[in-house]
Parts: sequence; C-alpha cells; structure tokens
Amino acid sequence: MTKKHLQTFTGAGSPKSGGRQRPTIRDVAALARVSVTTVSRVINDEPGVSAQLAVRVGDAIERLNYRHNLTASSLRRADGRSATIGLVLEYIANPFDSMLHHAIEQFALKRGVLVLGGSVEEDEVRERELIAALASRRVDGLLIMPAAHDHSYLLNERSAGTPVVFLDRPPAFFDADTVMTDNLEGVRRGVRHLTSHGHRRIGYIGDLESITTATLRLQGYRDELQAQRIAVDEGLIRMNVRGHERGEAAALDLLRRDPAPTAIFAAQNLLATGAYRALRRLNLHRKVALIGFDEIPYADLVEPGITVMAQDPVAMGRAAAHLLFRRIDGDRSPSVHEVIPTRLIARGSGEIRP
Amino acid sequence: MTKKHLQTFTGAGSPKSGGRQRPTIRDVAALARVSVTTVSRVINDEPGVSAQLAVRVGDAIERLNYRHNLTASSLRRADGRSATIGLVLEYIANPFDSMLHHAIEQFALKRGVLVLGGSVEEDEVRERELIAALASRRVDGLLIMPAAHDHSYLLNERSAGTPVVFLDRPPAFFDADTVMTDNLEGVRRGVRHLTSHGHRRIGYIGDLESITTATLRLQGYRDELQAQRIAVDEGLIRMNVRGHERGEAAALDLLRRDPAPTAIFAAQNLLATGAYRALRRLNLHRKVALIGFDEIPYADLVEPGITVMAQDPVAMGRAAAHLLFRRIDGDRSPSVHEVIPTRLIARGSGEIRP
DNA sequence: CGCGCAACTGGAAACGTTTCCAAAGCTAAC
DNA sequence: GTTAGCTTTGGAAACGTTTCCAGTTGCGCG
Repeated sequence: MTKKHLQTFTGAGSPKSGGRQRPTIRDVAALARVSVTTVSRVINDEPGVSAQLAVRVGDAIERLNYRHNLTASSLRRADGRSATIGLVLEYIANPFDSMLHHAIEQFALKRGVLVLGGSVEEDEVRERELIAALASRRVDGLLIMPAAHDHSYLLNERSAGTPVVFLDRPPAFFDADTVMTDNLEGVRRGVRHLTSHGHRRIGYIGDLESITTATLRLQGYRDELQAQRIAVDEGLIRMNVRGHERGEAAALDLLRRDPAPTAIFAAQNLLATGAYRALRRLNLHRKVALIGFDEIPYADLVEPGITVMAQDPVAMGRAAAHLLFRRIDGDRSPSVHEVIPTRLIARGSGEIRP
Repeated sequence: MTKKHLQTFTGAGSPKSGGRQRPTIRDVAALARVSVTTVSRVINDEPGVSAQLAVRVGDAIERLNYRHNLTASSLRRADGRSATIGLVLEYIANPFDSMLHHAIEQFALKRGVLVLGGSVEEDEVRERELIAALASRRVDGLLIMPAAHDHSYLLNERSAGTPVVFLDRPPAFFDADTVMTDNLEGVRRGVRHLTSHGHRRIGYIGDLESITTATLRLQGYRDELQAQRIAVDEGLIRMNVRGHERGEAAALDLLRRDPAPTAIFAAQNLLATGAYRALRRLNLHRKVALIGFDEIPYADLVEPGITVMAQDPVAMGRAAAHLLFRRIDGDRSPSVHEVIPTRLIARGSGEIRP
C-alpha cells in the first residue's frame, strides 16, 4: 500500500529524451583543471580555496552553464538537507490558505528554501499520502494544516529527524509545535460585540464538528452567552454546515424560525457569505446583524459591509515558518503553542441593532 | 552569482540531529533476507519477483517503516525523474493564481507528481533565481507565468531535457507551449457589451504596459472601438495602473473629466474593485457602467453586481499541466498555443445604460 | 540423461555530490 | 638547515538507489 503512492511514474519513461546531459561537477573540474573537491568547495562557499582557483572554477561554471545538482548534494551531505520544506494545506484556493502559503514561502525564500505543497481538502487519506510523498522527497520539515484526527503516524517522520509544525489546527495523539488563531476568544469577542449592540437571540452557523477549530468556535459562542447569562437556545445553532450554499440554507432556516434571531454569527468565511446572501434574499440585510469569522475579500464593498473577526494568516504563516526553521536548526526544546489574536473589523453588518 | 542562489543553507548545519537514521533499502533487504536488487524491484512494481519474496519484502518494509528515498532514486534512475514539477506564479495569494495552482496540483497528483512552487511578483530577477532553484532540484518540468521579457536563459534548461510551458503570458525570445486567456477577444466582447448598451465614451484602466497581456487587452479595447467606428479618446485611457488604490484613483480621475465617461472597462481584477469603489464614493455606481476583466470573488454580493469577463483558471491549469506532461512523456512535436475563451458574466454593473 | 530456455535472483557498478584523509607547498621558528 | 604548523589541494570512499550483467534454478523435450 505504501509503495503505491511513493512512486507512480505513469510516464512512459522516455529516457530523459532530448538534449545532451547536464554538465556535472566533473566537467567543471576538468575545464578548470582542478579536482572535483575544489569545485565542490567553491560551490558551497567553503573556505580554503585560493582566489586564483576560485576564479577559474567560477569561469568554468559560467562557461558550461553548470547547475548544481541539489538531489545529489542532498543525498551525500551529512545533514541530508534538501533545502525544501513540505506544506500541507486544507485547500489552497481558499484565500486564507493562499495567504498562509505566501507568507511561508516569503519566509522560506530568505533561507533559499523552497516550498513543496499540496491541498488535502478534508481527506484524511490524502493527508497521509501527501505526507508520505513529502517524506519520500526528504523535505527538511513539515508544516501541516491537518485534516486527520490521529497523527501518531508522524512519529516515524519525526524520529527520522523531520520536524513538524501544525498550522491553524492542533494535532491529535502527537505532540508538536502549533500556531493557531485564538478561536475561542475571537468568537467570544464577536458575540460580545453583538450583545453589546442589544442582541440576545443570536443564531450560530458552524462548520463540520470533525474540525477541531469548528468545535472550539462553538465553545466560544456558548461560553460568551453563558458569561452574559443568556440562555443558549440549541435551536439557534446549526453545526456541520459546509460551504456557501449550505450556509445560505442554514441561515434561511434560522431566519424563518419564530422568534427569529436578531443576529447571526457565521463561524467561517463561506458560511458568512452564504448567510449574507440569505439575508439579502429575505431583504433583512439591514435588519438582522451578521458577523463572520475569518476575513472576506471585498467585504467592505457590499452594503452594509460585513463585519468580521479577522484572522491574521500572514502572522500565522510567519510564526509557523519561524518555529519550523528553529527546529530544523536543531532546537529540541519542548513544544511551543502560539496563539495569534483575531481582530474585529466593524463594517456595518455587525453594528445593526435589533 | 549563480552559486549564491543555488545553495544558501543558513542553517547552522546541525548534523541532522535527533533520531536514528531512516532505514534504507539495505536494511529492508537484510530483514527480508533478499538482495537490494529484489527490494528495488518490489518497490518499483517491476515484474520478475516471485510472490513469496514480494510478500517477505513487503512485510519488511512495513516492519521497518521504510520510506523510499526519492532523491537517491532520482539520482540513479535512467530518466532522472524526480516526480516533481516546478510552478512559477506571479502572486500566489491572487485568487486567479491560486485557482491555477490548485488545478495544476490536482492534475499532477493523478500521476503522483508534486508541485514545487513560488511567487515572483513581477520581479524578473526573482523569476530567474526561482527557476535556477527549481532546476537545481531537477524538476521534471516547468510551468511558468513569466515576469521577465527575455526567456532565452531557459534554453539551457530545455536542452538539458526539462520541458517548459508558459502560463497566462507568452515567453519572449523563446519558443514554447503556451496556455493563455483570449485577452483580445475577451476585452472586445466586454467593450461590445458596453456599446450595445449605448455607451460611446468608455474609460479604460489597464495594468503595467510591461505585462504582455495588459497591452493585449488594451489592443482589444482599441480594436473593438475602431470596429464600431468610435473614435478612441486617449484621454479616457489610463495605463500602468497597478493595484487597488491606484485603480480607484485612476477611476476617480476619469470620472471627473468633462465630458465624463459613461462606462469604465477595468482590465484587471484589482483595478475593477478599485474602480467600483470610486464609483461608490461618487455615488455613481448606479449611473456609470463597469465591466471588469477576470473574476472577482463575491462580485454578485454587491449592489449592483459587478459584470466581468471571467477567465477560466481551472481550464487553463488543466490544459497547461496536460501539455507539460505530454512533453515530459517525450512529445517533441512543434509548440502548441492554447487559447482559453473568456465568459461574460452579467451581474448588473455592465448593463447600466448611459 | 543432457540440453535449451525461461523465470527468478543477486553482486557490483554507477548516478553527482560531499567528506574524510593524506599529500604537498609554504612560512616561521628554532 | 631542519622541523613544526598552517594553508591549499586532490584522491577515493560514501550517500541510497537503479541498472547491468551474470548466475542459479526449474522445467519440458528430445
């Protein structure tokens, strides 16, 4: 089973057709009339090469258009580094994920490290396959936004020296560095914003309960209502709602209750836009308040603008990359759990009074 | 200079600290009491291994948690394949780019190929560095959305057997497969939509002239007006406008002219949202028509909805990946240039009459 | 019973690089 | 003038795998 995914060259296996081979370090050495050792030293900026030889080698590299072979290098070098890290995201076309990706890539680039990535789309099997594929390529570290609920399978990777940092969601049955949004407090802050505007019947729409952050957010909703001594009406809660359309349907459903909620908290960006569409359809978008969790592109262009609890993917990506590289550099201290705060962005929809 | 970027291990070079080494094919062979050759055959699904030995090897792999080392494999195998392709994008956090990325990744995954990527952000130097880094990792092929204006430097890569496909923008001084949006016809179609609604003074806001597609789009604007026998008023054209804010400023500028345009064609997604904001600010969003080029997330949620000429990043990504893999599989036929049509999505802003 | 052939198996070389170690050259100190 | 020590250089082994080639086994057939 393992092997199936490690290696599936569907390609007809044409013998690297077309074109002469790339020049090797040996060709460079021959042209520069030095040993391969010397060339290697020049390539790696190691000390102990006379200026004269260094120049000769540099010229030869230039002349031959030599390209250092990092796979061979990585294979031989003592630390086995490939100058590549693996990034496992939920869905790369989600703005949140792609911002994360970009922040990480920027950070990695400073070290000359490239990012090998993939989307997993809430599929546990795909997560494991993707990570196996990354491990096969001997990435120097893994950044994971997990879909699975048991990460003990990562023990092998780590004991083989590949550090792992979890992003946006915590691992299960596995201890590792994490970087997460402050989901609980974020939602509480949003709910508080609504209650401070006079709302007491606040509908809640949440993502799959299998996603840890979704249950955390729901907990924030419950906690804050309880703190405000507002009874939680289970009929106002819709969980396991996924995607735009279902978000819209769930909101419609909530709004047709009697008594209807005077505000809705939509705990994920697609759910928020779905809810907004429902409000518009019922012409309630100026009557019923709405707060979304996670930023929505162009949320300020609609009327009223959509108030959100914004996450900070750039800060998260940077923090995660920072942690990962520290581990790659040999840090063996206990796991760190960073929590990135959210920010309330008031744009109108969240400031509607009942 | 080359070497600087090929390899910049800032890492303190801790000796792959922590944890025992990974098991190798030799360990597997020893445990299964067979030769490494046999293990290799099993791993690669090659014929000619008795069922009995295959099982023994499989068990040993399982027991040892062996992970096939693709770097070593790639180094030795005749075709040199790494089961990895390189993807160079303009800016991965742009929805268009991330959709492309996802489509490509999906396609590649079917072949067990992973995507190694990076954003270039209109920086020619970074493009070259990134491609050098990808070449160093011996990717099997390159998918490039170029920033540079001279791609002759890619000749080496290709003659070394790495196929190249251009995405969204054409190469310069280099012949290769391309997959592009039908920019010219797309803009013409949009402008025609405006003229058919009675507009004759149509403002145009375009991106940097250094971007080939931006000049192509402008050409579409000119062509269509000319075809309709409408004189082109150069004062209505704003080129070299980049990003949201500048787009807004350019639109404001256009709208304050006398006579003001009755419609605006914004030839890029950020420019369109910028223009929309300008219209809103002047309270002209129900008076002056607007069409954007490239899809805008949630463009249907605003009032009026923003009419766009939508590109099809999923089709483009698929087409490009398809072409690339054909080349990787040895296809040496002449370059192919695929053109993906755009689609008019009428949402209100483009149907306003003067 | 010997032969040819196919199927299976393994030893060793090779991929392009880094690293270990030794050799060579030079300077400074005695 | 010899030696110690440093700097510069190179030869060869090694990384984990695939591939080449040869060896072994089993079987059917004359």
